[in-house]
Amino acid sequence: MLIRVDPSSETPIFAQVAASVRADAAAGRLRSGDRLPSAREVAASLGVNLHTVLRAYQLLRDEGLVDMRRGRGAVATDAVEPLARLHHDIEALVARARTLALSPDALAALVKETYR
Amino acid sequence: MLIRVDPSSETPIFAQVAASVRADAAAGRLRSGDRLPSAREVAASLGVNLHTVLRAYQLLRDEGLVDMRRGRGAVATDAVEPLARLHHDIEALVARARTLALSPDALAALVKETYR
DNA sequence: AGAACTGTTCTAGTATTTATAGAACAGTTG
DNA sequence: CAACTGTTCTATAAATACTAGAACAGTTCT
Repeated sequence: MLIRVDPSSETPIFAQVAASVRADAAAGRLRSGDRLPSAREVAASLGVNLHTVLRAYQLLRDEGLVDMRRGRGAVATDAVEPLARLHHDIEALVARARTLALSPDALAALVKETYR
Repeated sequence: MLIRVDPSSETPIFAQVAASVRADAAAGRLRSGDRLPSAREVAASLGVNLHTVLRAYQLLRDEGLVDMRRGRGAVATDAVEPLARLHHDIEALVARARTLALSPDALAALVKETYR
């Protein structure tokens, strides 16, 4: 599992880390039972603080996507499987948005607003 | 045009205001040429600062969704029409996400990450 | 048992972002 | 001219994001 982050983005680092994990789950690269890299590893490889990565992991735990225990690490739950079923729909939507030159932030905000 | 905001939300007010306008455009309630309520009106009715509303309007201007001129106000551009064409796709995606008990923030972040 | 790993919790400080407030300015409309 | 519009400016307070270091408490493997 590779976690990517864009330092120049306005999106908070912790949110980007969580988003990266979710995207891996949706793409099928992270399956139920898979273990995420340790927070200390991720922090070191990204050059960010341990607490920043842990905040992302705790967010994912709050969403039910991972189980966390000390000593054991963070492990993907069954809840990641449904994400994969959304993958095609999301890619289709993104493809259409791209042809309209709509910004990622605007599309994301639109989806979020529609979800309320 | 009615602009709604949820004070208990973690999303910044200016972002919610912009999202509300985009949602109206996507739903066809705001069409090209329509004038948005003045920033001072919106600020007064929401009980927030004028600058907060203006920041939202300027964000929409940066996205090309509205034209702004002093004295004249903010007017929706042709760019709002394509949003309406995404409406069905977004609603379908949101409907599926709802059955999966996925949080709005998580879905929005997933869409944004997929868009990169 | 012991060593090496894991997340958890705590205090602390700095930088950035958000939101507020008020005033003055400069176009547009009636 | 009067009343409206967004624009620009300075200022301040509050919340959030990020970093830093240390200690703690489970798990895994040798």
